[in-house]
Amino acid sequence: MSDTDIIPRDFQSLKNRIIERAGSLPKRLTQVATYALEHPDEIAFGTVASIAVEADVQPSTLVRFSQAMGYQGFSELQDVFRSRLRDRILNYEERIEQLRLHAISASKPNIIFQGFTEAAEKSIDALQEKLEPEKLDRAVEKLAKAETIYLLGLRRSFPITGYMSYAFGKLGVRNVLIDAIGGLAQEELSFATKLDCVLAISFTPYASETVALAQAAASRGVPMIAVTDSGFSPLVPLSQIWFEVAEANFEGFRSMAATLSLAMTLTVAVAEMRGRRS
Amino acid sequence: MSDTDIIPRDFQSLKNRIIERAGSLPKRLTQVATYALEHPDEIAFGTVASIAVEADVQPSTLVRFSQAMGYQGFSELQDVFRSRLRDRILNYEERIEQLRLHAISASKPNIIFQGFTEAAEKSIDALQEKLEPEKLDRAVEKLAKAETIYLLGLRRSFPITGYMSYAFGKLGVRNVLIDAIGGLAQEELSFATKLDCVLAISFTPYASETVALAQAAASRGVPMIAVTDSGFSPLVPLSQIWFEVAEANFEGFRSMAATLSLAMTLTVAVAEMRGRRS
DNA sequence: CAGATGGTGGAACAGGCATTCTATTTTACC
DNA sequence: GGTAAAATAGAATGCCTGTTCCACCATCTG
Repeated sequence: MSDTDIIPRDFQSLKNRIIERAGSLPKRLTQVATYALEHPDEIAFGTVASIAVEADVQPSTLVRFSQAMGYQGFSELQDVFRSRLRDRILNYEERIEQLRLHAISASKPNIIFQGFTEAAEKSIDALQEKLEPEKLDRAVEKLAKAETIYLLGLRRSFPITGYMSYAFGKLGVRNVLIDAIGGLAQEELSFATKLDCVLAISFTPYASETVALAQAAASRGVPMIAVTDSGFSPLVPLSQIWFEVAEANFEGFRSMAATLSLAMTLTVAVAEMRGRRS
Repeated sequence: MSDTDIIPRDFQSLKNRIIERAGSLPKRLTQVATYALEHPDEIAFGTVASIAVEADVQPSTLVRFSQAMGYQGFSELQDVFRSRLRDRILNYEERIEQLRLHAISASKPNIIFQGFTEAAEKSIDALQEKLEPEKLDRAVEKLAKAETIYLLGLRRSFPITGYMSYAFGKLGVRNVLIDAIGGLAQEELSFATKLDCVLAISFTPYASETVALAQAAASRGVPMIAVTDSGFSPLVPLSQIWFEVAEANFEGFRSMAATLSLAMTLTVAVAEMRGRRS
C-alpha cells in the first residue's frame, strides 16, 4: 500500500498505472483494464450498468477495478476519464497558440513533425475540395465491374498499392499487386484482359517502369484508372478516368495522406458495391 | 411549433438554435442559455442539481429550458453537449445530412471518402496532441546512432516500413527492410547487432510473425523502438522507446495517416541529424 | 385596478444510480 | 487432491437523480 496514497488525478498517470498493473491483475479486472483504455469515452459518459454490459462484466467488477487502481469507487475513476475530455479542447486551442510562439525554440525533429502533419492536413483539405463526386462514383463502378484489379505503383507509390492489396484481400476482392519481385513485373501484368482493370498510381518524376507497364497494358486494351499529380502525367492519355491528387510536400517528401485516403476510399467502396450486388 | 419537429442532434445546430432563440426567451431561460454556451463542459458532465447551483437557477428551470429547445427533458439536451466531446467523427446520418447541405452528391463512395478523410485528420490531430517532443528527440538520436536501421512491419504496417525504406534510401541512410520475401524474414533480421536499431511497427491484432521477430532481436540485445497502438502491445516490453499512435478508423480500416506522418518525421529527422554530424 | 397569462420557485416523487454484501466459484499452494 | 484464500456474480440497499406538479408571483391588457 505504499504507492496507493498517490492516486492518479490526470488521465495520463492513470493510464500508466493501468498499464503497469494490468499484468498482475485478475482475469475480470484485466478485462476491464483493456476495455477502459480502448473505450475511454464510454467510461467518461456511461453509467456503471451500461459500461458493465459493454465490457461484459458485472457492475461490481467496475467498482472493484476502481478500488484496485486506488480510488474509493467508480465515480472517482470516472472523474479522471472525464477530465481527459475536458482538457482536450483546451489543449487543442492552446497548442496552436503555443506552437506559433515557441516554434523557434522547438527541436529539429519536432519542427519536421509539425511540417509533415501540416502537409498531410493541407493535402487532405485540398483533395476534399477538388475531388469530383461524380468521377469517384464512376471509378468505383468501373473497378467493381472488373474481374481482377491490377494494382500498379512502384517506388514511392508502392506503399499505397501495397496497402490496397492488403485491404482488398481482407475484403475478398480479387486483385494482383504488381510488386516487380525478381524483375517479373511485366509477367505479373501480362494476364490482365479487357475484363479486368488496372489502377495505376504514379507521381513526378514518373517512374519509367510504371509508365512502360501501363502503356503495355493500355495497348492490349485493358481498362485503366490513374491516380497522379498533374494532367501532363504520361498516365493520363492511357486512362479512361484519372484523379489529380496534389500532395503538399515538406523538405521534398510528399505527405501521401491524401493519396492514401483516396486509395482506401476506392478499396472499401468497391468492396461495398461488390457485396451489394452478390 | 413548425420548427420544433427538427430537434438539433449535433452541438453546432443546437448552438445556433440557442443563439437564435435567446432573444425571445424569458429571463431565467436566457440566463441558462448564456451559461450553457459559456460552460458547455459543465452541461456535459454535471448533474441537474450541480448545474443549477452554478448557473444560479432552479433545477426545474434547466428542464424547462431543454423543453424550450425542443427536447423532452434535460437528459436529451445533455446528450448533445456530450456528443461535442465524444470523438469528432460524425455518425452516419449526420454525415449524409452534411453532404446534403454542402450540395455534394451523397453517394456511398463519397460518404466513404468523407469518412476516411475525417479519420485521417482526426488521427493526425490526436497524434499532435499526444506526441511527447522529448520522446521524439530521443528516438531520433537513437536511430541516428545506429549503424544500420532494421525496419520491421508486416501486413498492414508494411506500407509504412516500405515507404521509410524508400525514403532512407534516397537520403543515404543504411537500412534493411524486413519484407519476408521467400520466408526469409528471420535471416534478414539475423545480422542486426547491438550497434544497430530495430524500428518495429505493429497494430492490433499484432501479427504473430512481427512479434516473434521482434522478440528474437530483443533477446540478442538489439536496441528497439516501437510504433504501436496501445500500452498492452507485445512490442512495448521489448522496446526502449515506444510511440502510441491511435489511428481513427472508418469501417474497420485504420487511416494510417498519423503513423505515416510519424514515420516520415523519423526518417527525415534521422537523415538530418546524420548529415549534421558528418 | 381587476383579471388573465405566462414564468418561476421549490417540494414531492418514482426510477435509476453507485455501492455493498454474501454465497459461490476459481485459483494457488502444499 | 484437499484446503485455504482470492475473485467473482448477482441480489439487496439506500441515496441521489431528472422530472413533474402546483402554488405563487410578475407582467401585460382593457
